[in-house]
This record gives sequence, C-alpha cells and structure tokens, in this order.
Amino acid sequence: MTYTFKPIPPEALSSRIDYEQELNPAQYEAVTTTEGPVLVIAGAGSGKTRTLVYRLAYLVEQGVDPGAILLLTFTRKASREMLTRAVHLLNRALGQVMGGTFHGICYLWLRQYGERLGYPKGFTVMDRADQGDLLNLLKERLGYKKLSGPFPRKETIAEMLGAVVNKDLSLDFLLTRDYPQFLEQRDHLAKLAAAYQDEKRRHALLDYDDLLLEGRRLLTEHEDVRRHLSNRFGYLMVDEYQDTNRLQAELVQLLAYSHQNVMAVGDDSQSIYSFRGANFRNIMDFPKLFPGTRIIKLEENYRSTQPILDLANAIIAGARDKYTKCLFTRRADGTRPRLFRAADEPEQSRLVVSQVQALVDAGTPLSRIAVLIRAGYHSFALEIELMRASIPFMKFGGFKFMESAHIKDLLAHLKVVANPRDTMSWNRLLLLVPGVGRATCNKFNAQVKAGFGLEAGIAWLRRQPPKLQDLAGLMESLNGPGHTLMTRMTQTLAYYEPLAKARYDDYPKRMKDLEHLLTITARYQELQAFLNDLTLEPPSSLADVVAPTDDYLTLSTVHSAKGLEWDAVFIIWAAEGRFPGFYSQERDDDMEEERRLMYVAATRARNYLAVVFPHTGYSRQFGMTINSPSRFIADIPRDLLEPWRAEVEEW
DNA sequence: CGGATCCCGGTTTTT
DNA sequence: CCGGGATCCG
Repeated sequence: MTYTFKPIPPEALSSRIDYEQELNPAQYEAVTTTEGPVLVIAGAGSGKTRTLVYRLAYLVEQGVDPGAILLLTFTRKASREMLTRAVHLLNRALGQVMGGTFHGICYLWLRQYGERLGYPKGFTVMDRADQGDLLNLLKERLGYKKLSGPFPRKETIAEMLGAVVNKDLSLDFLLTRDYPQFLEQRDHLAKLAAAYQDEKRRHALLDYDDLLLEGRRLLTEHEDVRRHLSNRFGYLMVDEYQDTNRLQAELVQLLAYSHQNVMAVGDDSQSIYSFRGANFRNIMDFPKLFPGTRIIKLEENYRSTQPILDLANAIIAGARDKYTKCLFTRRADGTRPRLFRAADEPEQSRLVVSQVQALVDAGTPLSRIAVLIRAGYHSFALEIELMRASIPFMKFGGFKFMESAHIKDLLAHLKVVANPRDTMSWNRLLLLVPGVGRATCNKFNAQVKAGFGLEAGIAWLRRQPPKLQDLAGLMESLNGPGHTLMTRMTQTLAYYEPLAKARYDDYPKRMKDLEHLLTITARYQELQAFLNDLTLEPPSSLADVVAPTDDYLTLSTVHSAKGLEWDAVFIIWAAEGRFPGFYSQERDDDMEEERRLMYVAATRARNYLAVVFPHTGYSRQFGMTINSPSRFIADIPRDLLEPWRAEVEEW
C-alpha cells in the first residue's frame, strides 16, 4: 500500500467544522455573533471553553485576521490551551492570535510604549515579596518601625495598597471599614504610600497593580496609542469575566472604544477572587458599560452526573444572592456524592488514599482524580500519606516556588543586570556575602543615583575589600559580551552554590529547585523576558514539563482548580473553620464567597464526588478541637449527600 | 556583622 | 505552641 500526501485545499478546511451540529443552540449563537458586545453567562461545565475555542475558529474562518484577535484569560496557561485547541480544530496555525492575562498584556505594551510614560526599557516587575521588602525598607527609613501603638505589618500594608487600587476605594474609607484598628496611623500610612510610589518610580519598579494602572494611563493619556491598539485588536474575548475588577473592565472598554466588539464570558456564581477586587456584580454591569449587549446563557451542563449537579445546586441555593441561571444535565445516571466523616486528620488521609486506590482499581486513571483544598497547608498530612503509599501526585496552588529564598537569591544577580537601579536586588545579593551586613548596604545605597548603571556598580564593588571581589568578578562576567541567558545562569549558580551550602541546612533540596529553574531557563533567550515571565506566570504552570510521570494524582487549591474537571474529586477538610475558614465569619460577603468556592469545588467532578472532614483536629493554638462539618454541606439531606463512615483497617 | 534571644501573632486564595 | 521577625549584645 502506498500513501501520497497533498496539501489540504482551503475549501476543504473551511467546510470541516459543522458548527450547528457540534454546538448547542446557545453555544452556536455565542460563536456566530461576531459583531458588537456579547455577554455569555456560562454555568459550570456548560462548554464555556469549547465556545471560546469554536469562536476563535469561526472568526478565522470568516476571514478575520488572527492578529486582530485578543484573548484575555485568567492565566496564560488557559489562553495557551485554548489556542492549541483552536489550532487542532482548524487544522491550521493561529500563531498571530494574541493571548494572555491582563497583567501580561499590559506588561507587553508598557515595554513597547513605556518611554511615553517615562519608564526605561529595563523596568522590573515586582512580586508580592518584593513589595514587602520595599515597604519594609521605607518603613524603616521613615522611622515607623519603633512607633508606639499598632502599626500594620508589611503584608497588611501591601494588601491595603492593593485594595485601594483594585477595589477603587480611598485609603480613609478602606481603613474605616476594614482596618479600624489602624485608623490612627492614617497619616503615616498615607505618607508611606506616597514614599512607596516615589521609590518605585525612581528605581524603575512596577508592582502587579502598576501594570494595570499604567496600562490604563497609557491608553487614556495617549490617544494615538489607544486608537492604534483598538484598531489593531478588532475582536476582544475576555474569559472568567466574573473575576475581573473595575480597573480591568475599564481596560476592556478603552481597548474596545473604536469597535465595541467584545465578548465577555463568565459565571457570577463562580466569582471567587473578591480579595483581588473582583466583584460578582461586575459581570452584571457589563451591559451598562456596553450598551446594546446581547446576553446569552449557557445552562446545559455536560460535565457532571445529575446527583453531583443536585448537590452543587443545593450548595448554591443556600446563597444570599440569587444567581442568574439554573443548570441541568442529561447525565441522569451516577452515584450519590458521599460525605465521609473521619475520626481525625490521619484517618482522613488514609481514607483518601484507600478511596483513590479503589477508584484506580476500578479503572479510573490517577490523572483523572483530584483532591481539592481550601488552603495550601490543608494537604500536608495527606502528602505524607501519599508518599508512603507511593502514589505520585502534583500539587497546584499554595506554595510559591518563586518566593522561596534561594530562588530569589539567585535571581537577584540577574535582576540587577536587567535593571541596575533595582536597589532591593542589589541589597539582597550583597547580604549573601559573608561579612556583609547593613552597613555595607547603606554605603552602597548612598551611591545609587538616577541613571546608575551596572558598570558603576561593578566599579564600586572593585573598590571594596577582598570579600566582595568574587562578586565583582561575577558581575563583570555577567555584564560582559558573548553570554547567553543560560551561561549567565550557570555562572551565577556556580557562584551562589557555596553560599547556599553554607546558609541552608536543607541545601540539597534547594539545589534541586535551582536545577529545575535551569530547565525553565532553557526555554528563554532574553534575560528580561525570562525574569518578568517568572514574575507574571510563576512556574506552577510553567513547570508542567517536569512532571515525573503523566499519571499523577492532582492536589489543588480550589482557586487553582477553577475551570478544570476530573472524573473523581475529593474535597477534604470540609469543616467549619477551614472551609469556610474562620477568618470569613466576620463579613457576610466573605462567607458568601466561601459558599461559591464550595460550589466551584463541587462542580469540578464528573462522576464521583466525595466530601471529607475529620471530626477532631489538632492545632497548636487550641490543642485538640472538635470539628463540625462545613455549614455548606451540614444541612444537605442525605438523599443528596450520602453519609459514609470511614472504615480503614489499621496497620 | 552575626548569632542569640525575646516577643508577638496566628496562616487563606493569585496576578 | 511554634515560627518569623525584630532587637540586642558580644
């Protein structure tokens, strides 16, 4: 038998997809409405991603230049996945479609047009930890460290500043409502905030919020840029719209100003990012922002069985706010969700392990099972039990690889190459040298003026005592010609390794992380892109390539599980004080969000859902505690949620 | 400058 | 009750 290969003619391609056949009527309407503002209210599992993917394909088939499409998603991974699926669907490349997060897109435009706003090309994007470091520095400089009376910690200050921007509040209002205990520090906090702004500007630093704020400023103050970008991106699609905030909505509006072609997709009952300024009501305001909006609801659920959907509906039915749609499914079969009560946390862990093993024995691949948690630390005990049982797993959310000290140490050396004015990174790398402390840093900081360059830094190091000459040599080499990102990285690692060895007793584990970082480095050519990608898209999603095996159990925070699905899902620590967390008991809005979070968790499951809680717990603070089941499932009738008793054989 | 000691506070969730 | 951070002292 012989095969011959020929290019597929364009006519064959364009007729490949039978949209009407492959989509339900509501999805079809959403896909084929290409002009004007559209709001798609897409319930959990209703084929939201499918709709976006088909719409991408449809637009391209209609002759829209892929380069005119901008896809805004919550994570870059999500946009990558959608683009990949669209490519498969169309069977042709879509290289020109632009996709990413609001932060990522703003970053790109600020790099392109930043000079218009007074930023140098090599600005640095700060992560949360960088923000804390800078605030600490300023707190000390302003003499607020030894103020009498309560003064917020740096994390709290960062949170407050973020709330002012993302929730569009005044500092006074925020303090009065959320932090009355710090109201008396009002003037100090205002001064600190001003100093923070000033310092960032002088050292070419932008935090996450600045990316959005300066992105908006770019579009409002520079009419030509706005016109250019709006004309270039004639078709906007925004995913997870329920998790955008006012500022992001304004960005969409600015971008759409010349054509109003925006499709926003979201689900108000899955809004779980209010701590970042998102408000589930924002999505209902979309039609006000864009008059003439066509509203399309996707209410058929293709994911879950009826018993699982019944439980999910019961969870959300208890909400204070009534949401806009009602889900139904045709998957009437299936077993009832189970409520497992375990005696304590070890038993909860063993129970999950044995249930997972039972599912695997019954034919469910490990990769289609997930354990969902409210907070990262809720799975610590389970992780140990999984290791003991030799069940491979990957954990998503919670722990921040990028914020661990050794990663930041190493990257500090590269960051000052990209932005020599980044004093905080200078200080960090100086403090690593034995015998260098605050005094040396202060001397160094006194030298840093506007326009400070790497050469000046190296020259300064050369004038210092011998202990700093190794560092000087490294920096000279990093600055020298003929180095790729990879060689710079390995040089830095060679320099840093002995320092880390002396510094950390868990040094071998940390070196493993650094090697992991090297594999990520290999994908980049350019230093600055590498550094900022790492800040904007931390390796939990970049790291998927290093999975030891592709058959692993998923452990994930509910937040990180958003938009995903598994055949079988366990929700653990479904106990009062954990899920919902006790910190959400004070405000109704927070408690409502916990409920939506539980709803999101439950709707991740296709066939099997188990809710687990340990009846007793142990905390350092209170010793032994008695846990009640989470209020979201406590009152669910047993025909919707079947109580099970743990039966785990001791061994 | 760096180790030791004391004291406060207490865990979300992510770009 | 434990850990991180600030402060103190050698």
